[in-house]
Amino acid sequence: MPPDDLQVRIETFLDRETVRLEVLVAAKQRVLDLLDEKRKAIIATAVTHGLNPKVELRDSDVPWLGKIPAHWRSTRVGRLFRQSKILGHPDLTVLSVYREFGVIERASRDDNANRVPDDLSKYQLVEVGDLVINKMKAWQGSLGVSAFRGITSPDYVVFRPVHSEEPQFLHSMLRMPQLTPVYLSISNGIRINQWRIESERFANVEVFLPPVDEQRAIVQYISRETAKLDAVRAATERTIGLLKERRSALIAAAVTGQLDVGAAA
DNA sequence: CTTAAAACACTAAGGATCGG
DNA sequence: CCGATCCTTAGTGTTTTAAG
Repeated sequence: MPPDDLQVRIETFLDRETVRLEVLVAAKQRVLDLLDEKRKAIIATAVTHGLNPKVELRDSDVPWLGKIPAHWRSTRVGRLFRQSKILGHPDLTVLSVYREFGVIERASRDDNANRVPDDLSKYQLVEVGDLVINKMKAWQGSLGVSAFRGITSPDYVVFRPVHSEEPQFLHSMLRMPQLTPVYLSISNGIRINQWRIESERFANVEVFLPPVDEQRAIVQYISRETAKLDAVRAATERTIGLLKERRSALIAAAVTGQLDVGAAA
């Protein structure tokens, strides 16, 4: 076989294979996007309609929400939480609020470039179950019910529970993507990326709650279903890794003359 | 004298702190 | 209070430099 011909065959094979692998990777990326959507949809449906698809519905009179189960009761955030500002605990763990995770220990991430002040005496006490809001990012859904005791930025709002509801239910419900336009509408500022939410208007936001045992069942359901989705996500990410590895290996083999086109083609 | 690659510069996003 | 500013990273845009 003339060398030129071999060269052409190698290039053709390589082109076809790399394109094929890229298409597979793109398809798997799409699967990841769909998994995200599915996750959001499962949570949103569960916290607005519960687990029984045949439950009797009634109109919530809230435009973005539509119909809700007839036996869910209406309340306002301000009836579930009372704002709290307790300072003077500089030795506790510093907490942060992320859109993606809710309330987490600040030290658990290294992507927060803000420097922590030397003097933490102005940081606010957060107890387990407190609702913590990043005022400037609330319109993006940056809030959550804390699973930690610690302290957080003076520019946040800490709400202490005055309810006996299921904290995890409130957490998932208040972080619903459908609520972010509502939070946006009660925020003010000149530059949108630092619009601050008005905590009084936040307290006035209407929400709907099922009985506590139903809240618990919903929380368990969400936790079970998202665990399944996480497993699929992990497997999909592994597959993407392998496909990318295979693509690199093919190119490397072609460059070093190790590619056996005769057998492959 | 184009054209391609490299280098540098600027912007946006996310998460905040600082200071009048 | 709330606008100004900070820090980092990722992505995009623009200017230099090098190559054909």
